[in-house]
Amino acid sequence: MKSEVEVLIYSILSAIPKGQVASYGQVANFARLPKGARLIGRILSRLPPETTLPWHRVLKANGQIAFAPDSSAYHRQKQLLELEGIKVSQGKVDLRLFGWRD
DNA sequence: GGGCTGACTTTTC
DNA sequence: AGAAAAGCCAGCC
Repeated sequence: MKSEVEVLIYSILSAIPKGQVASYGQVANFARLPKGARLIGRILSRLPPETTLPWHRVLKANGQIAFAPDSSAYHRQKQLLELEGIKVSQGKVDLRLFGWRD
């Protein structure tokens, strides 16, 4: 049994349009948890490896990937992003891609 | 049931 | 402009 918040996060993630990205804060805000940015990360860290959710479209507020640039998770996410046409340079994406609004 | 944790954010120096 | 510190909140032990 998943908690309501967890399910909420899931639905929000799946609602992020392809080719765009959202920050943890944006997702948290969307989930009615304005101060719950870290919580999002916490939930995502618990995601099963076989998830189909676009977790890779979630970045930090400054456009950076949340992982260390030398970690395998970082490279994985970067690749997924570029597959969607999202350019990643210097570990960051174009801030204009944060156009996701509700 | 209490304390720790973290895929963050914002404010301050 | 770059670094440090303090909030924040549900989940996990």
